[in-house]
Amino acid sequence: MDSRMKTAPRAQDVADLAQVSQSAVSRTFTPGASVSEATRRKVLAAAQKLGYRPNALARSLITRRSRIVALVMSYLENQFYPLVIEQLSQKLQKEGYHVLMFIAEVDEAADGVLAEILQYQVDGIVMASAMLSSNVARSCAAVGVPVVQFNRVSILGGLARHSSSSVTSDNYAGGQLAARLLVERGYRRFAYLAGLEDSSTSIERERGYRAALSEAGHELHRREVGHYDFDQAQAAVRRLFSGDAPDALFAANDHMAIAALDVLRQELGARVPQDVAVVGFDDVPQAAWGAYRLTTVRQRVEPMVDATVTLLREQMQAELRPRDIVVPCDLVERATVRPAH
Amino acid sequence: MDSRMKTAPRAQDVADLAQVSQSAVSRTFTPGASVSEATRRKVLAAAQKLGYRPNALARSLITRRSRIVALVMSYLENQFYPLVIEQLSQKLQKEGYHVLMFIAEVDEAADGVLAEILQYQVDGIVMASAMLSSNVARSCAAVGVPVVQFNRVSILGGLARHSSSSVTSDNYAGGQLAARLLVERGYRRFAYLAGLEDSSTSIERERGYRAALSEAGHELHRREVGHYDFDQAQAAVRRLFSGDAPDALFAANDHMAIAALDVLRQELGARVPQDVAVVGFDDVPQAAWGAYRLTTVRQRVEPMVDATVTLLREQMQAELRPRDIVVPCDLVERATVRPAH
DNA sequence: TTGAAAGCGCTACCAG
DNA sequence: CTGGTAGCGCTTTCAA
Repeated sequence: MDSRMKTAPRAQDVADLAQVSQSAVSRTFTPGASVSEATRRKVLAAAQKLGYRPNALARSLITRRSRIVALVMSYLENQFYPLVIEQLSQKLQKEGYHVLMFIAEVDEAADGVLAEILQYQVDGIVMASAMLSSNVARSCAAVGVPVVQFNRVSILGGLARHSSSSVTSDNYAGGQLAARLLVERGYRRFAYLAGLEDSSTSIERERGYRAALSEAGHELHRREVGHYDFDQAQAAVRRLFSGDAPDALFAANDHMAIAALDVLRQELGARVPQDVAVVGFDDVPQAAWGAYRLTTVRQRVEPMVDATVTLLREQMQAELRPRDIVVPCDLVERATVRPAH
Repeated sequence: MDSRMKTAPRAQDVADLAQVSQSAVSRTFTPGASVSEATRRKVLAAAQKLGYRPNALARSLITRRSRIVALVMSYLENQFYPLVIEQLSQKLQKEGYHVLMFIAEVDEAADGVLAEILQYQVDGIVMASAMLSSNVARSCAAVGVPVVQFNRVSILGGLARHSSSSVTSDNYAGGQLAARLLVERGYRRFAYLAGLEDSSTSIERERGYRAALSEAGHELHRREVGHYDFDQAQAAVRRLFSGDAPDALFAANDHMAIAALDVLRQELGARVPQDVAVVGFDDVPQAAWGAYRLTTVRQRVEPMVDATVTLLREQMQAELRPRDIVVPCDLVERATVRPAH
């Protein structure tokens, strides 16, 4: 076994060994190029022998396509996002793309991350992080890099609105589902545990919740903000249930709903769902765990990821205009809301 | 606002505008290169105006360093791995590297993934997946790409052993910790819930567990395999507790320990920790959740990630020899093992 | 310190 | 179908 190795073999090395031109080697590794079967075999044999792999970077330099998609995320503690990483990576891999990960602190300057992303000549960007200033979308549009916002839409109008696509659940309808279920099951004092005040998901879920409540002749009794964080959500729940306590809680995501369940049961001694109901949003795997059995509004990861890949492809290949896709969500009933009758 | 844009500005465009040579532009963006302050300012001003960003791909072509590290993972459902992605990405970003994600199905052919990885001229590879044949480590060594195995060591001897580094917890010691705790607290019929039969983590944890049991004059009462999967772990627990049931269970990770708790409490009506003890491994965030309060052996993600970055750097920059780093783990006592006395 | 020139490994365009 | 040639955007000699 030869353990010395200076540089990886190049197309020219393969060409020399196979007694063909370097162009022939290139064609052999370019799907759809015209090479005779004989040449192709010679090249493949030589390539195999040398352990040749085309240099994707050199290829990208000339094709102007890196086949790299940037994925920008922040807090992975919410299990929803790892599922997204997993599925998105896999689906893009199948289409010959690869995912370059960027973790952005929630409060991090978006522009720094963006600069790094653009240096790598990515073909597209998926933003699943809470960041994204108007600058970001605009900068990307300016260099012609498609952006898909995942699970969030821009809160800006005009410019940013039209420079990037988005994939979201029907958060408004999801909020309505939660409200209607709680009303129907006889709860009367409704609380909302918000995520981040400026996140579109939390805002839309709350709007739908309030609208359906109001349609049924009810109103929001109390609300607090949990910042999509476990500890902060628990603190918010303590505030929510001090004094004039609600009997139904809709949390902006499962992560916070689970945090709430722990406080309600273990600190406040409340019985769920008899004394108080809890509804979450996402349907992460943990929501199904035996100790929680959380009733929740499901976001379907797979169609959302499919939509993301579709939007990316549209804009990377066909240069279609950005658009927004809304994926329906549905109710998963478990054990944190009392059954009918 | 000009919405037309053909190609991103190149160094030559900046040079033209700044009235300097293209070389000067390159030097301005190369840390440590010699440029006069006057030139530097002119270049930066022009670059700013044009929105110029150096093309990382072109740079990599010549420097032969892509500053990309491949991260190979499989099942992200175990919350331990998302934490690794998050921390590793962040730490590498701080050192100017970026993470290219590869999701490998457990049963996927390793060589296909590897080929894709190598095309991107990555500077290093972190393997946190269960895959990795002997071929993989060897292929990487052959092209001079450093490999760090995260949370697993090669089960092979010789060749593969010396062609890649590894970072692991002290799994053997962790298994001992679990056994000693259980023995000390008066449990007597010990069971082990294995992960995958051929995973080094599960094997080492079991070895340590058995060794400490045996030192204390006990032996393993029963064992089953849960394949690190929630449902399979639950099925295994049902088998484990049918017939001559154990009174203490050590699971190869928290994910399975939590699955076990659900079955024990809700299906079998067992009281934990009075009737039966459960100890996990990892200390994922969910282990601390109020409904579980799992006693577990903690793997410290941060030192493990730090060690990974160190090993990567050693081999990428200094071409040092591969080596193995073992990170100590410790016991986190919560509520699934009865207290002393 | 600076600019000119030579390529990094590859694809894409030629003419044959 | 094939081989030669130009050049993607950049870093890095080398002389000046």
